[in-house]
Amino acid sequence: MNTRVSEPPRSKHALIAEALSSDIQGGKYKVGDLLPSEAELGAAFGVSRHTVRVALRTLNSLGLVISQQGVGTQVHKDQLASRYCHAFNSASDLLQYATSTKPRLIDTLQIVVDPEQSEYLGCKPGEHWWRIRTLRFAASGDTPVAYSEIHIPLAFGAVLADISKSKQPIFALIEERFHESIVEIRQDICAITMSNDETGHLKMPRKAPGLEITRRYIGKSGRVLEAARSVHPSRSFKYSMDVQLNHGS
Amino acid sequence: MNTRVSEPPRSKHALIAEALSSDIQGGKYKVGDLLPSEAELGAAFGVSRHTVRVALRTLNSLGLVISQQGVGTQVHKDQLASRYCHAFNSASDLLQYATSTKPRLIDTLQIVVDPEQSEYLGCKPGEHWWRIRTLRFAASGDTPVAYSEIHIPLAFGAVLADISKSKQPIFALIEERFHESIVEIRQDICAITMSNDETGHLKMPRKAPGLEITRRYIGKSGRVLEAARSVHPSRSFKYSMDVQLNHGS
DNA sequence: TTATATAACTTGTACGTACATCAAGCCATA
DNA sequence: TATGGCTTGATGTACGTACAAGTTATATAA
Repeated sequence: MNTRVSEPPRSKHALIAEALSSDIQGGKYKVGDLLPSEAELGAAFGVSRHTVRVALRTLNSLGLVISQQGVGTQVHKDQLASRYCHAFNSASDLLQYATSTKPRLIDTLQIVVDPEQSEYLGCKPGEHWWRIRTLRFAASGDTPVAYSEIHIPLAFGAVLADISKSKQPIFALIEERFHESIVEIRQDICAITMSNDETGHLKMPRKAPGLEITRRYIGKSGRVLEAARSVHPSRSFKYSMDVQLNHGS
Repeated sequence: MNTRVSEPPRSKHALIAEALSSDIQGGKYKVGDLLPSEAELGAAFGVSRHTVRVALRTLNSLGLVISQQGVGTQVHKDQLASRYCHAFNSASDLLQYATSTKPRLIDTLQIVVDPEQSEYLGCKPGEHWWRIRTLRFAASGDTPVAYSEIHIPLAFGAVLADISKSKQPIFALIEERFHESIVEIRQDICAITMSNDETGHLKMPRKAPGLEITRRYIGKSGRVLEAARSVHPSRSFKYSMDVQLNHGS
């Protein structure tokens, strides 16, 4: 029950977009369903296909539906887009320190994924992956600011040679060399007591607190293309973000 | 110098959009300038007005231009919008635990802002603010999951009575009662060694590691409307976020 | 059974036309 | 001078047509 008093939009495509939006949010079309074809919708609403396309474009920009040539228009979400948005110019902004610090390789190792890791890496146990360990140093100073364990599928091993040379983060190397595109990044942050191994690498006293950041880079197919776990000593690292109100509302 | 080797987009509107985008980023059309009319662009590129409109729609969704009926199409920015976006349905998603945990008030106190705090609170030293301390408990369990220190300007003291009753976060109460709107949230996350006061409240051993999250809620005028500092014991708290590629690109 | 070709259907692109709507400038009249 | 109405030119809406390109299911042939 929308109690808007102001004059409703009077253009046909706006009315159609509103009707379809209500149907989607009301559950008539569920997430994953295919909407009727543009021709059918045109006939149903008594308008031309062009007008239907303008209406569908509105829903598309709202993120409610996705159109694909040869297939149709699929319901993608059933609720309106979000109000607050944290935007990045590139995923590097997520990593922040990546641009201002220099990496140093510790070692690389082929591993066989065990059942515990398989959930973290989003693959089946028994698959072969690379494990890469690095330290990161601030531009000035010889005390490391991060210890990282990075996992990538065996197939992406070709990027290993570039890690030390390139200034780009590993996921960017994968995107470039293998024409994979990162669609989503899942990030978890928590405080931990560092292991003896980690305190040793980071030159910190035993049982010092650390900030653990794990990131998983998800490709178009839903597969994990890279998983990285970084540990930062508490004194040297702060994770900052700005969240702004969406101007579109 | 973009070294892309892959095939360029072959549709006319994509070519036109790319050409105009280059012109805008190259400075041929400056921010605030009016682009040639759709008819003129159509003549210049040798296409119909419809095709020009499709191209301009692309630039519009990229945020480079804004079209206005009766006026024309104006250059809005001269560089591309951001690529990755972390979206929230409400600012409550930032707080995460707020919905699933219950607060318990420790104490409230009027303070006079000292020079050190003034930077944090974005105000002048000597101003009077409230300091509110709370503990948060999970739905089941009597061990607290967060210790919080919240600062609000003295003028918003009326919300103090509602804190225990309402399930809403404090900034939402301020937005509601005082018709202030939050425009931006600045958040910092780092790992700390908890103080004895904090470990005592959280029933943790001394010098235990903790996750410190500070949030400042910025109003329309740029003023800090609320500042909150939360400390979470490491075992009970993880901060998760999903960052998705903008679908509009 | 398997692989290939075809057909049907979908959205994407591109052209055309016509009129509506809005903003701004011009000009004549009060 | 000031105000109203007119003209002009811009984008917005809406209809039409035609073909291109991608996907899927079916039919056919090996």
